[in-house]
Amino acid sequence: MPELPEVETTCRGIEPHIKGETVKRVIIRHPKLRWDIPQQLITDLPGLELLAVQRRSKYMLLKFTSGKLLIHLGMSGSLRVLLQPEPVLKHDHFELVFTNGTLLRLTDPRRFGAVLWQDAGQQHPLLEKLGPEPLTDDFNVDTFIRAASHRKIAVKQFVMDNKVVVGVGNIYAAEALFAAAIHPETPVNTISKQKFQKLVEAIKYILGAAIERGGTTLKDFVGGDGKPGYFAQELQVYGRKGQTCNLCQSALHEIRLGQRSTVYCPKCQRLAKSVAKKITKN
DNA sequence: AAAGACACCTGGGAGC
DNA sequence: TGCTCCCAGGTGTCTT
Repeated sequence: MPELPEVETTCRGIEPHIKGETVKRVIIRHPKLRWDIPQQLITDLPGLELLAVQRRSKYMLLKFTSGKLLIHLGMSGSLRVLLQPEPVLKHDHFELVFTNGTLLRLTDPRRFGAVLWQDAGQQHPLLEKLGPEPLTDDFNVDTFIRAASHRKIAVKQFVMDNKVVVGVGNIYAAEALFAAAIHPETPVNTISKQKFQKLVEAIKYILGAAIERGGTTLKDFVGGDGKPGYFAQELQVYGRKGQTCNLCQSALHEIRLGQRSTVYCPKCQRLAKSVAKKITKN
């Protein structure tokens, strides 16, 4: 479900309601997420004040004096603030109860998400090898090109690699490549600096625009305030297989790259002929 | 070192 | 209506 804009939207949605509040109780209803939710949270968190809600990649970091609670939404997770109790549903697995009665509830049907703990002053192993944040200056054409040297994977898989840049998932990878007019199968070592520059700008622009619209709602995503996102209305290629390109009216194609569906416009996102030959040969 | 396959899990939709 | 199959927004880990 959530890519970076959805996670950022969630952070912004929940922080005003819970920042400065003190944890009263931790409820673990189903500890089996991608990793087990640490049981000691039940005894360790109560009494602590939530200092801030931060984000690194698609991890939400709830900051306390003694460390940070890491929350990842996986494919199907959502995190909501409840100002008053609501009935507990089947996939409500984890909950923070604050002394003012506010609840922070994690729902995750597929349970690919995670709730983990990172002690103050320590770096959780999952955060160690992450690449730059796409919306900062650390992510730019130079770092991008450096990461691409000695590699020949398809550019779509490249931009979805967390070591290259974090937070670009299947939706926004497809959208950014369309915006930059790059065919998703293009080997990264054949892309010019100018094209890379366009791609960097496209990633920054699209993620920023999606955050402004509150994320992309597919199926049932809601931000921390329970409101849907509106970026889905602006998707140019993702989920539009067979429909016409908004720029040239060609029918959009779908291929699979790294076991992920990939939609693109065969006319706006052309492969160089020499490159196309190489790819079809293999 | 890089690339590819697979794993985790549930629910929804398509097709029969 | 009901069954089976395939697909889905992520990403760590294992195998080539």
